[in-house]
Amino acid sequence: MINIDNKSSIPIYQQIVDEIKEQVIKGILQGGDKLPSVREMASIITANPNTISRAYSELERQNVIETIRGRGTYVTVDYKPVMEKERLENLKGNIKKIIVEAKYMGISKEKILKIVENTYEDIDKLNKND
Amino acid sequence: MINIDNKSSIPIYQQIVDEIKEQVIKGILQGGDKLPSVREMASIITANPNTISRAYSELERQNVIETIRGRGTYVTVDYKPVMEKERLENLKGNIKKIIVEAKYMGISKEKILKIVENTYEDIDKLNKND
Amino acid sequence: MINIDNKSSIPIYQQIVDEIKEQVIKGILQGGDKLPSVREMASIITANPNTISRAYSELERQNVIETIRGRGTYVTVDYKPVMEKERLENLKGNIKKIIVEAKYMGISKEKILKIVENTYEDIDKLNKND
Amino acid sequence: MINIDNKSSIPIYQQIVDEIKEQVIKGILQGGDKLPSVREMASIITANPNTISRAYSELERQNVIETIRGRGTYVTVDYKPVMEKERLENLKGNIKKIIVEAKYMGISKEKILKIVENTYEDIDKLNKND
DNA sequence: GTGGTCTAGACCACC
DNA sequence: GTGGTCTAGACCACG
Repeated sequence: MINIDNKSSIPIYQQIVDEIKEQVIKGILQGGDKLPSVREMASIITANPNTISRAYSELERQNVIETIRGRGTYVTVDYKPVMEKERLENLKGNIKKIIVEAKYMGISKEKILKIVENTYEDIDKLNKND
Repeated sequence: MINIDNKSSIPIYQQIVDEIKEQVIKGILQGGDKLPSVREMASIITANPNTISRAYSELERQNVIETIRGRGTYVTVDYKPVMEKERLENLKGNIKKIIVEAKYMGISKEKILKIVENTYEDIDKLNKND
Repeated sequence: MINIDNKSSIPIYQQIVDEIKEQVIKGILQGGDKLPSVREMASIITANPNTISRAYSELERQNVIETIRGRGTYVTVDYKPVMEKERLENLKGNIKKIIVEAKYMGISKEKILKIVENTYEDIDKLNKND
Repeated sequence: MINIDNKSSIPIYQQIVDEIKEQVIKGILQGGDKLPSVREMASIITANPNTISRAYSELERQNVIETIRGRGTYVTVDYKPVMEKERLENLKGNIKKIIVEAKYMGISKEKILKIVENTYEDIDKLNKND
């Protein structure tokens, strides 16, 4: 379920964070779902338990998952979006970078908007099919 | 002209690359324009010359600038967009991540499309005003 | 009556200890009152009996409750404050940490004293209303 | 300068975080001051570099210190207190626990207020003597 | 069984 | 030189 690219320059723990957040957003993982234990996950993606632990810690800090001592790790049920100003600025910065990159590749505004729209809808579609 | 955030987790050389690409796209830097020498640039932004050197190398690799030995470094004149498949995939991956993040912040599809469109146009506007 | 937060990083047994001590101090639980048996309490707060057991042991160690074999567990009647040096040092250490945290949040001395005073009086008020 | 109690149940990384925050609040460490490198600090307090690293990461997350790649770690200059609601609730909860504990030790309201006030002023005094 | 912490030692990117 | 990441293996508290 979780794809890790060991060659990527993106840290493994970060890839795990991204993947799980994506699955939660897509509805593949739902509030209350149990995640594999640190050790299980470590063996699934053949990484070190510490690495998984770090990913889970980060997800917990972001309020995406919750840890219950001795029980395991679960997707947060009552997730409420927090839109801090700083986070929004950060997002806009990332968007700018992407558009600069897109322009360098000769992609038109229409094309990029189309890609964004499609991506957004792909995620939504998954949610409706639950 | 070039803004560097020493505290950012993004490498300085990468920040330089991004800034220069952005300025070229915006038309602030134009084909044939001369860039400061490695040492000049280093003193301008108070960074290590090695760091500038690495940024210039990267920009050269991406065909954004070219170095003429004994003369200096110039913005490439005959830039032609290269849309390699790999690069496009990479871009789409980045877009997906941004949208996941946006959804986590509770931003609607319309809002995100608006932001993308505005960003795109902001860059275009600069170009027309040259 | 007893609120447990399974998600908290504070051990459940510790939360039970804290809650019961608080209720005794507030006068909600009084000397001689019978506490639920380990199993009852376990089912009340849906926790593992071992966890309750551990909490009760800790409370007994602190002389807050006492267990009479075959009868049950009772709030200690003749509670006399013990102010060991070590315990006082520990308390002062905790106060220091709180004040450091408060200063980091920009809370003034007056404000923090006010909070402390209010908290102290809230607990007292409950006692007088018995 | 930094006192670590290896026997304490408080994690070493947490002790480091607490100590450094305290020193910053007291003015012993000031904005812009350089902290020992991860390896230096590790050898100073004879702990593992990873442990220091974790402490520094946490401090950075709390905006107490800043890391500049390849340079080192510095105390944040422009610290601005952030008083989120959640953090304030957390603080109040801790205060309640301390007061419950104090009452159990037979400490009067006046005594506890005195201790709080003294602690607060001790910290301030250090600041003025810089 | 669960996750949390720590050590030891390694490699890497960055400056 | 700096910090960041990862692995391997260990111990512990908690439930």
